[in-house]
Amino acid sequence: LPALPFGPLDPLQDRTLELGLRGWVRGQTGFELGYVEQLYTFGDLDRDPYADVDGRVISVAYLALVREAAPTLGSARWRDVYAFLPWEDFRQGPPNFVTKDILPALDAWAKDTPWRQERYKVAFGVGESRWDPERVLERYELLWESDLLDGKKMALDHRRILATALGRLRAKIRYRPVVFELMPETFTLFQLQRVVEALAGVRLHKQNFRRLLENGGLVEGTGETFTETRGRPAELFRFRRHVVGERPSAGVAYPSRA
Amino acid sequence: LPALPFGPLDPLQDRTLELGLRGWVRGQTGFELGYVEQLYTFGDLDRDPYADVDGRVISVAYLALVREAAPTLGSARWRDVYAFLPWEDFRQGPPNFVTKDILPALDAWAKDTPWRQERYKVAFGVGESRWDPERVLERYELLWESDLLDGKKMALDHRRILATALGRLRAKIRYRPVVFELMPETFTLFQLQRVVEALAGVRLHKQNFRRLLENGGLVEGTGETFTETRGRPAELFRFRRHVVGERPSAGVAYPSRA
DNA sequence: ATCTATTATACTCACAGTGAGTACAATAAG
DNA sequence: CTTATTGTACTCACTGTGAGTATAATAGAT
Repeated sequence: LPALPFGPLDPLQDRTLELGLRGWVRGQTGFELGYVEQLYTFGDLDRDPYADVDGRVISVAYLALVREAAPTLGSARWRDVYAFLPWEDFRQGPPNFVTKDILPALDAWAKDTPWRQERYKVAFGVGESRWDPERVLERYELLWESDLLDGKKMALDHRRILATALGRLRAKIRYRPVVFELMPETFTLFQLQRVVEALAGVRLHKQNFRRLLENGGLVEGTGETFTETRGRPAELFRFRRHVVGERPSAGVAYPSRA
Repeated sequence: LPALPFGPLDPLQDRTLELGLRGWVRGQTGFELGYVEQLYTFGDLDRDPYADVDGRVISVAYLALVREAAPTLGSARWRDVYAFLPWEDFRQGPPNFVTKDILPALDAWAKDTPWRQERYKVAFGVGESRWDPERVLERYELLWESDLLDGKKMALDHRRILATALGRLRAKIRYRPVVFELMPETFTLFQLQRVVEALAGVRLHKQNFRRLLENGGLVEGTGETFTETRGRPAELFRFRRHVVGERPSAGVAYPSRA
């Protein structure tokens, strides 16, 4: 089963947890991590099937962002998040299997239990509520409890960790300029939009996305243009690094869904 | 030195970290915790002076909210957060010692180092930037590095943990209705405002605070009034519990500073 | 009884941001 | 040189927010 990069902390060698993490990732993928953020600490007794044998396992999970490049070591390779959490990808609208299979099944599951009704409707944006990209973990736990988990499995509880990470990341891009950790030095606004859409799992309104960024002062034009696409060439932009600490909330909010 | 309630995890007894935490708090204060949220995991090698003796200490910190009541056990007692982080209380405007002592000292500390300049100005809302209540940890680390930490000390690194907690809490009340964990069953809007102000560390505009809450649908009037104050009696309100999951962001935003 | 300070509540107004479009510009492929 | 495709500018209605003014209802002082 696929697993996230991980390994035990060396209590004598690793000065900080983060340094330990960087070491494991370096050793398993060849990547030198840049942006790293502590995610959550998982410690339930029953989360690890080997707990009885190895003693209690406490996992401190981290979220890291890396520009795409081929991993240089071992069996490490890139995977599509949405292979493991397929119901989270609303970029083409609600996926077919969500509307056809999951929602009816959830409705059956919630039959005769008002609070379950309320819960799944909020989580999946049915009825009153709108689909909220950030409620990843709520959806995961709902599907887990109702035994409706779809998509590829992962080792141990790594799929839950992945869900936690995606939720946090989706929330974070709104108020911190973390997307740029994934972008090359220069990029077109549409390329940036595609990345945000990939993370958020929804499509965005192009013109408003543009307006938001230009007014936000997060990027500046380079004057050069990008011509490797069809239609009209787009201007290349660059992230203004020094704004990082400036504004209270310097994020790339999702503007209106397109 | 004052310390937060804490204790070691029992790897065989405590099924989850959270249950372990609840046990320690129950045993040290007599409180049965309601709202609990994982905060951060601290694991730097040099954070604990006893590390060499006891082995590596990893602390998983939690934030809990409890309605005020006398602790029933041991030496536990309530403390004012702002005794430990006095520079965080802007309810009467910038405290005197901040403007007179800290800021000049920081300015001297940052002399000839442009990035330090930028950093402390952002953290403390000097110049371009506004004071941002949520940047608690940034301010703490800044003061720590510049050796300007004021206020009461705490055991181990508990003061840093406290700073982390305050920052998170200030951020959280904006988008989740956690304040109500601290309120009695019914309350006036002004009482609620006072609590939010105490957490946020700033004063708020009364009329706008009121408008925000009434439009937000978070509270509902009970029809009864509260007369134990001077002036005109205020209507008593109640938290509408069932909205908890409803809205994507059901928080009590800070409306304009008053 | 009346005044005054105090607290509560209602309402106004200007302004900024946002959702949702329309219109127009510049290119590649056919 | 036409068409499809992509990029960019601008409009308009609506909502939320900062910052007030105005009025209501009480307790305590005189």
